[in-house]
Amino acid sequence: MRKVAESTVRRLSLYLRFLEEFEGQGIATVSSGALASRGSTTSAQVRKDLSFFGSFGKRGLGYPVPELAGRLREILGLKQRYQVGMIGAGKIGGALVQYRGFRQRGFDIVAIFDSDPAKIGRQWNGLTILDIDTLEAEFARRPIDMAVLVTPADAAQPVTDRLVQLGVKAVLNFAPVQLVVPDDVVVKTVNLALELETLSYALANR
Amino acid sequence: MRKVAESTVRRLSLYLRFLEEFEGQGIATVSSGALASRGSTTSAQVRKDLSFFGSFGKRGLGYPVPELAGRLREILGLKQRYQVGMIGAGKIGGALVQYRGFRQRGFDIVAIFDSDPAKIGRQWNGLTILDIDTLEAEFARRPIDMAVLVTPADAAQPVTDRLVQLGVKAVLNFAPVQLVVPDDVVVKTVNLALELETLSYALANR
DNA sequence: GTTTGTGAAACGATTCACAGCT
DNA sequence: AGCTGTGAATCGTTTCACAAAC
Repeated sequence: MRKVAESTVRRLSLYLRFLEEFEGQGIATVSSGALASRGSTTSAQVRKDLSFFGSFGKRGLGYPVPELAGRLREILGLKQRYQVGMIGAGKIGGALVQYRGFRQRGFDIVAIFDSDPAKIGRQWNGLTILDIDTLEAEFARRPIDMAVLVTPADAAQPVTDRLVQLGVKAVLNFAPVQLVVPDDVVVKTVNLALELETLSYALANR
Repeated sequence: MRKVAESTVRRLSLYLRFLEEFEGQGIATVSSGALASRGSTTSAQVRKDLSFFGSFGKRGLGYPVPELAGRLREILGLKQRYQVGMIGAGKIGGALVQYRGFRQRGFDIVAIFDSDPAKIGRQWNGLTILDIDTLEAEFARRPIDMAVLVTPADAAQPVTDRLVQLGVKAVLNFAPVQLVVPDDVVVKTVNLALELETLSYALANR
């Protein structure tokens, strides 16, 4: 089951969302073709993606909606909730703290850190912004599964090193830098300016 | 020059950032290997990426930093500034309006629209939030090159249809939906919950 | 001696097509 | 008859390796 492409994992997340919609409508089974058309892919792609993890369908019938949704949650590691620490209490951090999509999907932001004395001590969504200097002490009290990095570029790598030291194995990074981490730590970087540049490339090359 | 992979375009954006750093340090030439190590790729990848657009280097020497940066700006369509309209004045929109990275890279947010009467008329970063009902009238006065969509999921497709009607050719979408647009319109969707799910997949499968 | 530019080879992902189950 | 599961074929991307330029 090893070595599944990231593109496959992303599609599995999409399939899960569609399955949850079907579930809400009380639809009991769904074919690969139906899932495919909702996600602008092909039925063969859907079947191949699922086949990496087992065979969940019935030939001639399709896939049982609730069972497949459950299996996808298992595969994606969504049967548990995650404790998420946010590093940086700027604008983007503020938006993410209030973003319902995270909590809805099982990701609970349980701590916010910043280095700015003007921010430390303030309340955000019921959470007190903590001094980044107390990161190690906080971790001792309250383990954290994932970190969301929303610091300025130059603070990102040093704070990442501290997080790695503390045993964090997953980082969602919004700082526009390439973070260096050990092999057993997974980083996903979201670079918003870069997304806009792929759009301007597309506009310029038509 | 047609049909360059999106992965290639993303790397070109990264190379440009590194070149700008080198430029700031007054470095005159750079080798493919030096660019590669900054972006965690390989020198062959760098050379192949650039070769889609021409030959910019000197054998034995490397690439002239300012010239290559200029060519990349041209290729990426960054020699002009873009007028960006933001649709939705929620938390994420607020963060993006103040995000300096956009303006720095040539993307100017020039209008903000929302449907909530409590928000319409407020000032954000010097911009008045406009009634979404005046979208068409605003466009007549002030053309917009790109739209940033930060609406609730159910509003995303209808407003996209209106934007397409108005001639918008590029949309950066933060709503968790698959937008349907004509072939000549380019959409880039950023789905934050999905990014977290690729992390939880990685944690669950080790 | 160093580093580019690029065909060719290797690798990886998607699509095809069909046998096998329901 | 309908739809899955999956090898085989196809397509696309990355890496290799080396001749050509400096």
